[in-house]
Amino acid sequence: MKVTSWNVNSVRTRLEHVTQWLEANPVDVLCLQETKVVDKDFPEQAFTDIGYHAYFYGQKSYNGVALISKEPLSDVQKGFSAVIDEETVGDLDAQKRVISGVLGNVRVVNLYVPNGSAIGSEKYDYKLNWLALLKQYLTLQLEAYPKLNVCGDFNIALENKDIYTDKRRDKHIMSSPAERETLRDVLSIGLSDAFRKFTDEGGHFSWWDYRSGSFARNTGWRIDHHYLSSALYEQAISCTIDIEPRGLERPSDHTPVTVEY
DNA sequence: ATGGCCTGTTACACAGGA
Repeated sequence: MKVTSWNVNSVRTRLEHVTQWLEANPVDVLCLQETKVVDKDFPEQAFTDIGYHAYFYGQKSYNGVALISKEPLSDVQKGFSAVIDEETVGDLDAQKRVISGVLGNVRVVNLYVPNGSAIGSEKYDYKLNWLALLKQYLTLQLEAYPKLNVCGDFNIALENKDIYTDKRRDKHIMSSPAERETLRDVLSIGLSDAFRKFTDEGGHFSWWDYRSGSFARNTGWRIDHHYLSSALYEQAISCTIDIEPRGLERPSDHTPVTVEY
């Protein structure tokens, strides 16, 4: 089974890239982030035309997540409130960042973790609070499904080797100590980085800033991840980053990451 | 140090991204 995570930075703008990539790289589930479209305008037909099912949870202009699958998914859940009571969730479902579905005996959770803007900002606090709720959410998901694949754009690089430079890492959004500690606490429920099962060295990235010719200079970050429960981690046979779509004309700033188990 | 660039909106600059 192959599952891919890809922040496409607008599914409508990137539609040809995504469908052409899928036809060249068939996968069981493609998890999209930053679809940036309300559900009634999601380009579902483009995916059904090439033999895929589409499940989406979007909003106007910002955020939005979707699952694209070869076979129908079961028990598709949208938002934290699918498994956590409304009072605990509060306003953390207002932004559409969580969708999940089941294929076989595997639950795939697709996440678009808040960016956080700047250390100490309101959005930064929101990111940390969102991650704290995510821990509760994933704890419940793991109890129900021992085979859990949690993937998406985490907007966090856990190690300095996941970033092109190790300078001033503790002062930067996506690599500050509080973000890293909070994500590590989420993972402590029993999730491991599939990419690091196969690759130890640094210099592998999934996102390059549009500015300053970052892709050409390879000044990137690895912030898109597949975290697997132990039952699935043991089964994993590969985890790879496909940098090819980042070189296309008008690309997303992220590139697909695929795990196979 | 700063801003670089890209997307969607009802825009004719802005917010948000990372």
